[in-house]
Amino acid sequence: MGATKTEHFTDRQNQLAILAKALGHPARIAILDYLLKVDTCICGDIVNELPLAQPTISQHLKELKNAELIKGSIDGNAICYCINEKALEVLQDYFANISDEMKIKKSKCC
Amino acid sequence: MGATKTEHFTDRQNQLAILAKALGHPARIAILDYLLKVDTCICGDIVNELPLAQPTISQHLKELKNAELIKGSIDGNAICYCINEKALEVLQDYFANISDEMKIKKSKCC
DNA sequence: AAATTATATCGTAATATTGCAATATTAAAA
DNA sequence: TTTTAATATTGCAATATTACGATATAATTT
Repeated sequence: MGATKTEHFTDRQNQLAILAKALGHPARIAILDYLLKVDTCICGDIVNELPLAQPTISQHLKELKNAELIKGSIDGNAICYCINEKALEVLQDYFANISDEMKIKKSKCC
Repeated sequence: MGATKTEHFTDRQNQLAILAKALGHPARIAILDYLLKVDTCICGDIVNELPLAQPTISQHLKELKNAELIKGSIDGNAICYCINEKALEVLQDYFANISDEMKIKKSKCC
C-alpha cells in the first residue's frame, strides 16, 4: 500500500485534492505570494526570494505547474512564470460554495 | 533531508499550507463533501460512505482535525464530526483575495 | 457481565515528498 | 566559440503519507 486510491473518488474530488495538495507546502504558498506581489512576472528571482536551493525551488515550481496553478513561458534563457487564474477560480468557487452552504445550514452541532 | 523547512516561512504561509495539505487528498475532500451533505452531523456513516477501511478513515479524520478543518464531539459511543467554519473562512478569504488582486492586475503575461 | 457497536491506535509495508549536490541543458553575452 | 546565466534533471538520503490488519478502548445493549 501507500499510494492514494484515486480511482475510488470522483474527478472533481481528485481535481480539488490535486490543487490543494500543490498548495500544501509553505514554499509553494510563498511562490504564489511572490507571483502576486510582482506585477512583472519575470521570475528567476524566486530563487533569491526563497531560502531554498535552486533545484528545490525548480521542483516546487514543477509541482505548481503540474497542478496547473501556474504557467511558464520561455523568455530568452529565463522563464516567465505566472499564476493561472482558472485554477484559482476553481478553488475560490469551491470555498465560496462551502461558505454559502454553511450559512444556510447554521449547523447546530459541535 | 525530507522534512519541510517550516522555520523559513511566515506563520501565515505555514498555516495556509497546513490547511491546504489537509485537503490534499480526495478522501478528505470526500469527507468534507459528506459533512456538508448531511444536515445532522452524526458521522459514523462516513465509514460506509467511503471506499476505505475504517482505520484509514479514522486517520484521515485525525488529519482534518489536526488542521482544525473539522471538530469532533463525543456523543455516546459515537462521535459527531463537523466542519469548522473558521478554518474554511481563512481559506475562502485567501482565495478571494487572490482573485481580487488578479483582477486589479490584469496580468499581461503568459 | 457478556456481546455489540463505534472509534482509535499500533505496527508495518508500499509509496511519495522534501531537499540538495552534482550535473546537464539551453540561450545570451563576451 | 568560450563563458556566463537561468533553469532543469539526476541521484540519493531523510522523512512523511497512505492503507490496512490486528488489536485496544469505551459506551450501549442484551
